[in-house]
Amino acid sequence: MAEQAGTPRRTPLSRERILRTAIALADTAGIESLSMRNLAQELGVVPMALYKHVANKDELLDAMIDMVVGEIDTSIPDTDWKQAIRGRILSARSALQRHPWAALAIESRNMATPAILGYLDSVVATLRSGGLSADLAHHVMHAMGSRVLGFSQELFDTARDAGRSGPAAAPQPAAMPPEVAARFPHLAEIATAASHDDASVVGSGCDDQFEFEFALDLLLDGIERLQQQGWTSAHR
Amino acid sequence: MAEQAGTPRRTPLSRERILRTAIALADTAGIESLSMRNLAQELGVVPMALYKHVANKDELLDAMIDMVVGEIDTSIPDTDWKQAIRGRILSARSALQRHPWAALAIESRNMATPAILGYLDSVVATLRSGGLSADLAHHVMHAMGSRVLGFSQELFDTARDAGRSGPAAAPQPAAMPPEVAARFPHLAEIATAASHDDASVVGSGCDDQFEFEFALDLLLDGIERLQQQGWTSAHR
DNA sequence: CTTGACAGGTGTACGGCGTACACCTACCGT
DNA sequence: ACGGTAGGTGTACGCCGTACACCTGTCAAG
Repeated sequence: MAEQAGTPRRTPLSRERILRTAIALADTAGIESLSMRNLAQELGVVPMALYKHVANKDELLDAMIDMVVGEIDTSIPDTDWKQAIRGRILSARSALQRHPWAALAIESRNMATPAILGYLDSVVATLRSGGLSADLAHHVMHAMGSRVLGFSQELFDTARDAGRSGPAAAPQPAAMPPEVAARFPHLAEIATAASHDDASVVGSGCDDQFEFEFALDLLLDGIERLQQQGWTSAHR
Repeated sequence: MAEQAGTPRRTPLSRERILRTAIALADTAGIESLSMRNLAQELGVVPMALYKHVANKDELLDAMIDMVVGEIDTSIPDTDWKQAIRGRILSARSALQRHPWAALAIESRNMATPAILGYLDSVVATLRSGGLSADLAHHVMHAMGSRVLGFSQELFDTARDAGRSGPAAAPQPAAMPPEVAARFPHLAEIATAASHDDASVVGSGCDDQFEFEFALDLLLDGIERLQQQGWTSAHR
């Protein structure tokens, strides 16, 4: 229908389309190659055209973040608070894994898009309705830190670089070159420790999902214990 | 001595001097205003001069990170592992607080300067000598994540923006504007919860140091419990 | 049917960035 | 005396974000 050959007239550009293209670009090519010029080209449009729909690059990034945060499943199961929180956080994690650039982007912002605030608020609500005091809930949010948004926060982050065009993006830097292992013997020791009896692990060795849940449960169990023994700020 | 007036000939530039100036600049003006051109000017030198001492900006950043990590006190007290780790991490935290740009810089790097590896290795060594299995030590390192480097990782990060020239850098955004509080009632509730009986807190209300130690102890206590009950990877 | 406002895409230009590359110059060991 | 070399300089390129003036198609009011 319509659309003669003369002027190809792409679908007419809109904030929505810009955001989706930007996210797709960041997902596949890495956040560092998301420039206004790049993005415009992807949309078949001149760079300045974007500014009719977003204020500037920072606002664009904020909007992208909000869209990712919006992917987090916050449907509330009526189990106990611990399971509810656990589920929410694991959902957050999977959203952030679909968009590896998002974690760093969120941290770089001084803070708090409305979507993030809304999500945090819902988490706090769950804690409170689970019987935690406002005080304890406060400390818990700090303790969870960005983990509540699903950040693996690993330091040795395997995902981060993301991108690559091909489907196989090099499985891993492969264990550890021996001269490095020699200089850091204890790291070398534990690097191989966890993969010993587990078949699901292929690369240099650790199951990110397991590690994430290990830490998460460590925190959740500790929190539950505090709650059960009626924690108050009797410290300091 | 020497140094006539004709050519002011600043102290002759060196990798050391570049690094120190770069760190000072990042500390006081913020990492985003550390450019090669800026830094060169600060040193009274033309930008390209820097490249005789550092390979490029990335290498410069890595070296800056290494210098900050080098500030972490790793002297080993012969108390138990838990106290040793605790002390190390709190020292890391104070180093990172002196250089607010460092946390983000470290996370942006795909990973691991030698100094960081060395530090991590020493932490693992302490865990192992405290009797933790290699396996458990591995998971513990993941669970601690970047907290082992003293990251507050707060999400609502009060420090980050850093810089400012004057001594008073605005104490805090002041609690929460009421229309925001209305939209996020649970956040509003806990935002004020923790400051109730504590005089040491002035701003909008939380004692970062306390929160950090709260989370740290939650993790350490949980780990100790696992160790005491002889944890093995009997999960999954 | 004319008109004029306005939303949305365009073109040009500016200042800043990292850094490649050719150069110059002062010093040093032979 | 001299050639090499370490270290500072100058110019230039291609990228970035974006200010600002401009054009063009659409549509409502006269």
